[in-house]
Parts: sequence; structure tokens; C-alpha cells
Amino acid sequence: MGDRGKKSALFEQFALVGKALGSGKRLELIDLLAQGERTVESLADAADLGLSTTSAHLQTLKRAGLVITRRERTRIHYELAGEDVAWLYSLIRVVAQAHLSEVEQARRAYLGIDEPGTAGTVDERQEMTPEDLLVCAEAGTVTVLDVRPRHEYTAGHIPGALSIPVGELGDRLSELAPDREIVVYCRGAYCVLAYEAVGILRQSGLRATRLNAGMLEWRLENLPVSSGTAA
Amino acid sequence: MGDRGKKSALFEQFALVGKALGSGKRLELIDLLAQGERTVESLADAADLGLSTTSAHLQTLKRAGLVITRRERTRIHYELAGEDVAWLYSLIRVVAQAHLSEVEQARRAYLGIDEPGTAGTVDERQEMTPEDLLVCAEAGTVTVLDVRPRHEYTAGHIPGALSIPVGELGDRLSELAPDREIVVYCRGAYCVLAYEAVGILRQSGLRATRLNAGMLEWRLENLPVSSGTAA
DNA sequence: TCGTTATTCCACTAAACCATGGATTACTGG
DNA sequence: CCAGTAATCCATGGTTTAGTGGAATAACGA
Repeated sequence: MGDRGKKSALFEQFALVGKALGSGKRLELIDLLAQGERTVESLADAADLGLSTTSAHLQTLKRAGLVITRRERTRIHYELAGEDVAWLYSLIRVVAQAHLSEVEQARRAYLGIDEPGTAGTVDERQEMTPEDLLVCAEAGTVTVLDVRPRHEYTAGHIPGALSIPVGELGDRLSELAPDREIVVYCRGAYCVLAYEAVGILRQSGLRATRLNAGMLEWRLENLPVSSGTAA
Repeated sequence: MGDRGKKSALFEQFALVGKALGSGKRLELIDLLAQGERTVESLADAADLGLSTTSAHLQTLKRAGLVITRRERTRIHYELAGEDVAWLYSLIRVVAQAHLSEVEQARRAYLGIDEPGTAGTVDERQEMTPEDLLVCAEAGTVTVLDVRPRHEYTAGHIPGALSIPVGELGDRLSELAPDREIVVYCRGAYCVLAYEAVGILRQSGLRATRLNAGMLEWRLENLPVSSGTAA
């Protein structure tokens, strides 16, 4: 094997990581794992995939070194292999957004932005930044609301945030102080949950704003994170 | 199309970028493009690929938004779409290196590190960092040597560096002051050229060190870059 | 207008990949 | 040791991708 062959072998190794990132479904799995570890079945459910398919995708990610596993009783928990993987995932989205106009279209379509006649459409220019939030939280003038599924909240959330998964939000409006501004966040830049939640809250006459970042971005910025069920 | 379909559509867009990075040959092309723009034929030559194949790969990169094209007379010049693409490329290598042990093996095999009995094997612990170099260059105590092909040097190099492509190095040793330390650099962390050059120089009794970074890393650190033929 | 040159497009083959369902393995708890 | 559960492995069929050589374009220069 000459130089050429050795060079190809090296680059083929790098390509293994690229290949792992080259499937929408696998990226969805990474997106979920960025919120915290999960079992295979739970991932299959959340990503709307068959069990065998999910397992196969996870194997691919594992061979690429992007995830690691941990056994607990009968279940196997998958987890991102490190913060660098989250950075990589984040960067791929940034690059796609920057250079592919179709991404912006797909984003708007998915998040329900600018759909004519939809009450509760969100004006993105009015969103709050993490810096703003840290100031407000200091002053205690806002309620911070985490609308992700319970276990993702438990795995890590913004200190002081209240946990109400979107599905339960309609029934639990009474838990929110009606006079306070509510700042809602979810998984990340391309997650629907906060958009949905802001829609519901505004239709109920509450003042709600979306945080311009989700747990993914929050963590990557090294901002403070609490875990466990204590608010 | 429901939410699910829209979500898949969005992630499939992100995956387009991943797919583009999922081929060793395409990564080699990106590696070359990170040194500056090039024509299709020149890329085909350098990457040891057929012309049609190269063109097809470049189309894939273009559809993913990673490269842009510029026409000049009869040639088409390809170029990375932005610095974010170089970052993405760099990060994929960092992640692969961090989590896949096979990468280290392939790297050593390709760069010829630790091969028993090879004279001129490089000790990586003795390499110079960019910070070191900036200090030495200030003091004028070292010769900085760029061993990449001429046109890559022209497209951008470390200020004050001398250009001698590895192929010509054996014949041009006389141009180097024999009493000065020579610091050699090339494309980046996984490029052979500097390793080869250090070997040649040491065998000729000169004091040579490899710079612990190539043009790729140098640029990403926003360190100063000169272009054109003036040294 | 007519070659020339650089690149892309096309048709085709071989290989790799994705999803799926059923069989198999690995561990747990009685 | 046996039953039960969670995950992986395997065989399959349908789709996409990589490489190749030859035809088609597009811009230039006489």
C-alpha cells in the first residue's frame, strides 16, 4: 500500500464521521441525545422509527465514535461521546442554514412561522437572548418555562426553570403567574416545542416570549445548568 | 404533510451537508480547497481522481452549499463557501481523532511516524507551536519554510515564509542558511509534506522542526496571512 | 463560423445503504 | 435454571451512490 492508499485510508476514517452525519434520521437521534442519555426504545419512539432501524442507526453512530453506551439493568443507555459532538452537530446546522436557502424554507414550514392566518404566529425579532434572560432572572421579573418532556428537564435545565411539557400546558395554565412575562425554551434552534407553547400561552392571554436558544445552545455556551427535579 | 414530514424534510436538509462530508475523496477535495481556490482539472490531478468523478463530487459539495464557483475564461474555479466550512472540516477531524483509535493508527501509518528503522522520523513532542513561532519570527532567529506547491503559497502563506515545494527541496538546500533553525509547515495537521521535508533537511545536517499547525489551522486562528509571491 | 479547451451531462455497472420483520443473544429476576 | 425483557443480528428488497468512458455544452480565439 503506497502513500496514496494510506492517505485514502486516513481520509476514509474521517469520512466515517461524515457518513454518520449523512442521514436525517441519525441527526434526529443526535438531536435527542444532545438533551441527555436515552434508551434505544425511547429513541425509537421519539424519532418515529422501528426498533431494529433505530438500533442499526445507533450502531453506525457508535462505529463513528459519536456516541457511547452504558448498561443499566436490562436497558442500554446511549449518550453523546462528548461536547465536541454537540459542537459538530450544531455547526453542521449553522453551515447548512448559512449556505442553503432551502433550509430556511424547511425551517419556516416546520416551525409554522409566517403561515397566513395562524393566530399566535411568533415574531422572531422579539425573542429574548440568553444574556437578556440572565439579567431578568437575576431581577426575578420573569418566569422561565421548560416545555420539553419531563426526563429531558431532569437531565439538565436552566436553573430556576419550571417544567411543563407542551402536552400538559393547556391543563396547567393556572400554575403560571398571570402578571409575569413567561420566557419559554425547548431543545434548540430548530425545535417546535417552544413555538407551540408560546402560541398556546398567548391565546390564553398570557405574555410569553421565546428564548432565542435551547438547551443545546445553552450548554455549548457553558451557561449554568441544574439537574434533577428541583426547580 | 404533517409535522413529522416537515421535521424529516428539515433534517434531511441538514443531512445533505453530512452526506457531502461522508466520502473520503470529497474530504480530500475540501482539504485542497482549504488552501485556496482551484480548477476542476487541478483538483482531479491532486486527488488522483477521474475528471468526471471529480466534477460529480464537486457538484455534490455545491448542492450542499459547501463550495462556490467562479468562472474565469474557460476555467471554473471552485472555492470553499466560507470560513465556517473550514471550521466544519477541521472539527470533523478533531472529533474523529478524539473518539476513533483507528484514526491515530492511520495517521501514523500515513505520516510515517514511528516506523522502525526510518531515519529522519519526527518526534512530535519537539514541534513548535504557532505562538512559539510568532515570538521567534519577531526575533528573526529562525527561517520559516513553506513546502506546499507554489500556487498554494501564492494564495496565502505565513508572512516572511520562504517557498520551496518539497519536490524541489533536495536541489535548493543551498538557499537555506546552514546555521539557522528551520521551521517547516504545510497544509495542516494531517499533511505529509512537512514531515517529508523535515526528514530531508535533517538528513542534510540542517536543524529543522515541524510547525505544529498548517495553513488550515493558522487561518482558523486568525493569524496573519500574506498572499502573492513576495516573501 | 469553426476548431479548441474545460467542464458537465448521460448511461451503465458494481457496491453500499435503508427499512423491516423475524430470529437470536445478553442480561435480570424469580 | 427458566421465563421475560431489551437490544442486536440477519436476510431481504428497494434506493441511492461511486466510478467510468463517451457525448454534449459553453466560452474563447482565430
